[in-house]
Amino acid sequence: MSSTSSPKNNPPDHPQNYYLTTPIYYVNDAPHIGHAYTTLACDVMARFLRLDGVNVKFLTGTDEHGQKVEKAAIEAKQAPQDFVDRVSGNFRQLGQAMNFSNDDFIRTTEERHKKSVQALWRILKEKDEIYLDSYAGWYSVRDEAFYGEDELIDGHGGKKLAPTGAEVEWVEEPSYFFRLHKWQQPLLDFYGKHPDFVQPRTRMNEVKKFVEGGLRDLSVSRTSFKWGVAVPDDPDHVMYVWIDALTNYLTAAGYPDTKSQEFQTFWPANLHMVGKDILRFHAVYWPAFLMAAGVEPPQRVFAHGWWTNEDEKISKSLGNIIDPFKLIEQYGLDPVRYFLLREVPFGKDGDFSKTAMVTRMNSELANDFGNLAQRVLSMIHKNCDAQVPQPGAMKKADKALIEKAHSLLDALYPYFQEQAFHRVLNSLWRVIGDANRYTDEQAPWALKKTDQERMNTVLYVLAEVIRHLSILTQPFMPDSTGKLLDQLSVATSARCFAYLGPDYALAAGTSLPKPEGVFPRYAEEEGRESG
RNA sequence: GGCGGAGUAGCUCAGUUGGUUAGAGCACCGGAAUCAUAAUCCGGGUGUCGGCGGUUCGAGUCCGCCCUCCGCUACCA
Repeated sequence: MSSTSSPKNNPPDHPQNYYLTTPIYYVNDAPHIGHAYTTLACDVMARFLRLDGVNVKFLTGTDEHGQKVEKAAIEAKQAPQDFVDRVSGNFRQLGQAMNFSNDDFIRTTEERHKKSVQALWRILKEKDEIYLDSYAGWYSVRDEAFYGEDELIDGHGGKKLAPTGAEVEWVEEPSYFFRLHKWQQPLLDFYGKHPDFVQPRTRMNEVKKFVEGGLRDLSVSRTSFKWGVAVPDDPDHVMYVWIDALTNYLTAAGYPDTKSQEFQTFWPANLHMVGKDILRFHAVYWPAFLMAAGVEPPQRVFAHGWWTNEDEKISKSLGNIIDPFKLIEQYGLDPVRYFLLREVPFGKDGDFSKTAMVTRMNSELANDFGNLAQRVLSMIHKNCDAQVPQPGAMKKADKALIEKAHSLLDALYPYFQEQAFHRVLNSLWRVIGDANRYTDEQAPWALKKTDQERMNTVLYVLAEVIRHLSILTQPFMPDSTGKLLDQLSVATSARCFAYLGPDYALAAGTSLPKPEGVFPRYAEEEGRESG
């Protein structure tokens, strides 16, 4: 972005460029809280880095191939392409509703992607990393899945059944395979050199153990359906999910043009954010594909946890899927964004409950932060002629509070570096608590009658602290903090981290608009229960 | 079964390399204040730190055994 960041705001371990991705979401699903959560985490990360002056590329998108999509399109009586054009829009809408700031939205049905995957395939084929064989196994038509011999259970009359109870049949089809097994040791070496490759740490252990247990070659093509990227020089095959889907990260960086500015700037990706269910694909298959193709693997894969709904596992059959659009409608966007990253240590599973949502929203947003801003800005509006007051000499308590605001950014860096969003918010709210305490101790409403200059100083200190808190909270709640900064008459161009600290402090005499609450309390509506 | 993680106040959890009377938030009770979105601030906990044993001057923090819960153990994204 700009070169105005001071060295202090750009420590040496901060990269100049940062490429982060969400998984591409399978269009067959309706957007749910899990999608919103993954992308939100990336959005907050991306916004933080941009405010810090980093050149960010933030990618999300949709996965649009596969047998299920093909079937769903037939059921919807649409051509597959028309079908995916329609449903992929649901995920763009989610992005709008959640105020996501992704720089690109990739779809696997786009030309650029087909070109990219086919280029990767050709390289793997030339290097003999892919070979043609046949895939055989026990297949359940009902489950649309293969099962291992040891998973099967005995049914009536010697019939074999899937663990789900469905009948299985022995199926053989030709398939290309990726020589995954030969990458076992290179992967282990890679993990050894990059112990933080997978986060949280316990997930790294799982991945390592999995690889240590030995790897089987991976089936990477299918002949049983057509809706996919064609395998080069073999029209009977389309690519199976792994190579197709994972390669989206390369495509968006400009692959196969590895000499391009885009690719040189952004590859290898700094962070792939994923749900824990697809960790293995990202932490094992993906780096193996890349190493085999001679492309550098990404720097980090973060596997976050799952949400439950009122302590119940979320599932379609239970009908308790959490609709992010409804959440936003009910509680407002920023409270939802705040809740999702505050309620649960990032990386762990968490529970969504109405009482927890309302408690966080009312006590931490409305009472702690919202009310702090409102009480301070109201006093300034009424007692300081609606202008930033002129501070007098600073006392010890004033300096102590201001200093806490000034040192916040440095305290937040390490938390952002490890995606510990809950700790970031915790640190910010500690200063909010300090500011509320300071307000009570200094009692500017009493100073109004006894010492106006001192009152001005106290209110100035508080306004300056609120400026810092607002700037730093922007990644989480861009709308609300934007309104707060409007109320402090901070120019939109002066809201990045380079403007933190005393050099760009509020100027006395700046006129301020009439303050309005930005974090409403949630009041239960009588006689209305929403599901 | 194998490997890994976790069991700390009513609830959710912090507790660095072992060291003064084990902490935070929420909830609950009492008080102060009245600038503010009836918001804020202060005070209040006798918790077998899962159980047993061990190492140590000293263990929630190290070692051993046991109990309980959770995750991973390959082709549904």
